Amino acid sequence: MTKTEVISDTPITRDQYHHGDLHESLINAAVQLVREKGPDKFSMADACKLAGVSKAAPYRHFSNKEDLLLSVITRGFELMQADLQAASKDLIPGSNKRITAIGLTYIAFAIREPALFKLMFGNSMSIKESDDQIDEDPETKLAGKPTFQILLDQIIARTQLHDVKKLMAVAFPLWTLVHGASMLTIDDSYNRIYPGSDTNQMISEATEQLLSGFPEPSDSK
Amino acid sequence: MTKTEVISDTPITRDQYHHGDLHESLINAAVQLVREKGPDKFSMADACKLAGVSKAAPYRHFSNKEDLLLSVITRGFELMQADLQAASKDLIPGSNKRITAIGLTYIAFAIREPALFKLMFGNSMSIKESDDQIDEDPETKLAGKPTFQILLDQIIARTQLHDVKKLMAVAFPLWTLVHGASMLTIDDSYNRIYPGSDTNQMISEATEQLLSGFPEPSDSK
DNA sequence: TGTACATCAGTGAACGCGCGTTCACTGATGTAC
DNA sequence: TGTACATCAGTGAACGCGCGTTCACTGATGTAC
Repeated sequence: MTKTEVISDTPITRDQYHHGDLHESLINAAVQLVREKGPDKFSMADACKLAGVSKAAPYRHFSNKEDLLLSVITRGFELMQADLQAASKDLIPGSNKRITAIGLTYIAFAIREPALFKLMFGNSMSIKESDDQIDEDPETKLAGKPTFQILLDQIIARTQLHDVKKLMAVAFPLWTLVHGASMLTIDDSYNRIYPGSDTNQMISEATEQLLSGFPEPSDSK
Repeated sequence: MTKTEVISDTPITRDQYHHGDLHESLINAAVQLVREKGPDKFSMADACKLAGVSKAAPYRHFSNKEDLLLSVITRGFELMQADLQAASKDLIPGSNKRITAIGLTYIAFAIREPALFKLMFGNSMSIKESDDQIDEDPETKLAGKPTFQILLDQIIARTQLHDVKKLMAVAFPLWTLVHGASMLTIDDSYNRIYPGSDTNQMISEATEQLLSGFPEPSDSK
């Protein structure tokens, strides 16, 4: 973290042949470029410029462009996870308030980081990229799991369910709702149809409706 | 040889100098290519090959690549609209069944046409594409409205509401839910977290919960 | 009906560009002795 | 402590490629007379 900040704050004035931590710097550069230009417009060449190295240097650290972007995805989930944890940790476990806070923070993250968000969730190539495509990187495939676990823990606290299938039957619709709201917001779809709605309010109410089958935990200690 | 191959692969076997309806052919070619390769990998050159014309020909009909893709978006919404109408027209207006059918058909469309779906909803450039970007094409901006209207009509039938704001407060969460389900399905996100869930079932139930504040219309005639 | 001509759809070549990746190299670092 | 050497991170040039778009043109069409 400290290392990350130092290097990313250092605008590429390098006086040594060796970089220091090019691996980390390239990820930071890639994150920044994805933010600025979007996942599609991101290029290795730009990342090299931003990190202050030659165009061939990244290939000591990443096997190719996709490999670097996978690290960006992982970073994205780490950032989102930190947000969700921070926003909800002080609230009563399993309460409407806490679960709603997680959802609204999820949406807020998407709004603040639309490019990262789209990359994080758009990475599965249901439309084939290349013919010789093997299975996706298994590590990245699981990058979102700890993030989802934050919601899941609260659903467990709320419902006292332990059967995974039943848990998912509660968690998935809530996730679906906030994910949909994130997408429709960052794509400006809500505003095209009817501008000025209080979507946060809508999502909060819908969340409570979806949870209404399970009583809120009593505050008694 | 290469050229012969390309042309023989092409459904359009042209023996005349003029094409006939290149405008329409290019849209069809673009739709097909977006389907096959995804919106990002689509190229004008490919569309020309598929339509059997030179690389310069499209510029008689479309001002640039984006212009052609806007037509693809419009086409996409037309296809979706037809699906939604067909799937629900025989069901009781405002009923759970009819509103759910619209939602599930929306998701089914996304699964059948993931590339079109992503293009249709990913077109707003919240991440800027170019600096000199003017406002988005106003016609395309509204391409989704008639599609949304299909849902809205049913919400009106169900709730008897006529205040737009209140209507949207019902319609938006439903839309959000099925849009989220579409995205999470085509990005394979559900399966990464927990494979094998019956998401259609989940969405149906959630839809009914969100509608539970409004009684189903009586079947009496 | 026949002809001159304007119109304009489609051509072929070229443009400039940026891209991902490779390769033989060079310079710095750290370690064995 | 000093030195030879292995290691390997980063370089600079080059590769092949595909892309969107332009331009002066050419061929077909339709219309005015």
